[in-house]
Amino acid sequence: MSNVTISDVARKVGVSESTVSRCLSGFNVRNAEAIRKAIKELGYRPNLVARNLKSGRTGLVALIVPDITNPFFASIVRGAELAAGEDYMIQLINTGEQPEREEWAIQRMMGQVDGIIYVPSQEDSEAMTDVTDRSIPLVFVDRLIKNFRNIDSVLADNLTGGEMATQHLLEHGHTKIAHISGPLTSTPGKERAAGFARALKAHKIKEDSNYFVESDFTVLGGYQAMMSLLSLPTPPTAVFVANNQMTIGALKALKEKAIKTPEKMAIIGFDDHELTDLIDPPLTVISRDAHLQGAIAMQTLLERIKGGNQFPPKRIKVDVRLIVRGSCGSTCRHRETSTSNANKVLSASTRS
Amino acid sequence: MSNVTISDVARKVGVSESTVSRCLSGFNVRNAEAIRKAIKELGYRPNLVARNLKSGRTGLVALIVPDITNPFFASIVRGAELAAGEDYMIQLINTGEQPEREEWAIQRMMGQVDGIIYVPSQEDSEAMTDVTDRSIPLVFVDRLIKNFRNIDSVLADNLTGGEMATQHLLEHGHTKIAHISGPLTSTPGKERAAGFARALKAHKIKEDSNYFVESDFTVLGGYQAMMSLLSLPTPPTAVFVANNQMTIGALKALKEKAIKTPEKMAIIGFDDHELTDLIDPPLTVISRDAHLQGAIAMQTLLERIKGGNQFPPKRIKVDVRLIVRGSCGSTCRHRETSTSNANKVLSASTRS
DNA sequence: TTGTAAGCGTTATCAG
DNA sequence: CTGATAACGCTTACAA
Repeated sequence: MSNVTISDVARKVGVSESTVSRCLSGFNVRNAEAIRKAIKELGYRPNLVARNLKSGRTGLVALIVPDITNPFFASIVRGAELAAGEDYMIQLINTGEQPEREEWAIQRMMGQVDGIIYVPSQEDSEAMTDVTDRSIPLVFVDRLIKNFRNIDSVLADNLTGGEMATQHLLEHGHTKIAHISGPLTSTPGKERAAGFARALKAHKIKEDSNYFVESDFTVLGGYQAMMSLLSLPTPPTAVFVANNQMTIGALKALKEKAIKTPEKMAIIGFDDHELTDLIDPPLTVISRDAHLQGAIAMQTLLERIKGGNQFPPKRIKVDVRLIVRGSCGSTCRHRETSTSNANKVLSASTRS
Repeated sequence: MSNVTISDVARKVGVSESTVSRCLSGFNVRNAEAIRKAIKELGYRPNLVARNLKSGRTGLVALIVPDITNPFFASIVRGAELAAGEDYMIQLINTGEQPEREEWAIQRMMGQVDGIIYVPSQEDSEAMTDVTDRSIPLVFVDRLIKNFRNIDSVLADNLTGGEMATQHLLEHGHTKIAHISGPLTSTPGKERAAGFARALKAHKIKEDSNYFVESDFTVLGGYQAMMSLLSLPTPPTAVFVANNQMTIGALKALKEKAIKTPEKMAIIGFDDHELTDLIDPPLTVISRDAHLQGAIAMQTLLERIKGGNQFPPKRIKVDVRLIVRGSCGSTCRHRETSTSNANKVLSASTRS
């Protein structure tokens, strides 16, 4: 905490506080040189808190995510930070998917930050009533809350993703296909499951409720889900796992039971990782540009902070793509397909 | 930004601002009920910035790390956040290992936060002159800056870690052992390399400069380093890689060249990951409790914020341990060893 | 217990 | 261009 204030500088130079302030803001003042010298000598540093009180902005954006330890969210955060540039700093909060913690975070952030980027755990959360009341800028990333349909969101094309994943397994001749899904109360959990169902339907395969396990997006959850699938009288021959963490758990279960992939069990995950290339066999996944998703979210938030409600709510969906490796079996027609070619272009990913 | 202030509430109830303020602080006031009601109706939320200006504290702690995308740093951050509880929020900054960015971050944080937890990229950085000048609480994690020997730090026992890793390779009969090191200008880079050298020396093996590649802690760096080792006339038969990212790169190189592990090349990494279990073969690593390291750092910082300079600088080292999997060859005497048994106990990990 | 008033450090306004 | 003065929203002596 810097205890030397602007008035110390002013006194030392023999000018008024306003002059020093103006000098700092880049205006032409008479004793500019002397002032700069005094600032250095005294080690003066403007108190940003005071400045913020005056200006009404904090230069802070809250990023509320389930778990920064999940590389996917880490990438979101990184992307958002880069998009923020030097104007806004990131205030990070991990919620551990706990709604109470989310509510607490939202409450605490209001009035402390200029905007919030939020990954809610539940679509029906009530955590945010206050947020819209005070109309503090907010953007949902990756997931959203149902009752707030008029708020900006930057999701992935989960429906297509789930469909592509399942389709990929179907193309390898599987018919006994299971889905380890995330919580159906969450956006990606619900949408990816819907994609799964849609692909099955398109191939006239009727859903077997035994082959649908709703889990919780955690490693342990994925492990348990796979274990329960393996203990079925007739286990599936292929499984689509709805996120990266559960996929790790599922793979651990397969390894523990010494089930050969893809021979005895084909597996496709959602979200990529630097290491998925190196596991045995390399993991086939549906992926997307998390960095980009975070960047778009930040960009949208900043527009909202600047422009207020000048423009209607944005509902952006980032493209997903299939990355074929070894975990679903050998060669396939396509190596890598995407829902569109313009994945890297910010504007091109905007829909609806 | 909440535009309804404490005076709006006061006016509505017909009391003074101070009364409302006191009510908020938990004091007994006459119209407490009416005040609470008015607060709810108006949707009043205290402006924390104003509060901070008065109190001189921000409730913010800056966490300056190279890259949150590296799961190791993510764990550090998570551990720190948990240790902070509800009193302090985390302000996150990624530096990308760029000293200029670190300097900028430090400058910007001062006067905006109550303390800083910092992972500097270089031991000889000048980024922090101002920090000590103003005596804003600071704690180094994982790495430190040389010229600031009287500042708290929470490192890992890198020397022992490097030694254990190398020792482990030696015990498998290797003599042509290489080290892909981090930058020798960074604390862990230097110390792990020192551990490597010490273990070789203890076994009377003289260092071959061809077998020592200084890299940069990145995936690409690790890849290139391994490639260069493989192109040697007589490549090493084992390699100790100094961090997780470079290990991924090194493994990619091995895979690309179809070099069998551990038969043709044994490999041991530094820092564990949920997926290292699943790669082929499972990766043997030196590991430590990053969560704990972050937690200790935060705890130390908070003590410093509260207690000022009541106590001498702490230099804490967290224990490392060897996790034996398959990448260094078959069975070995020990499955898991640690530099001490009390790794989980905060106080027990404190040294010097 | 309550209200009044001063002040946290800065910047914006306004007259000079 | 400059300097006094008034805010920004809140807390806290101080006096009642």
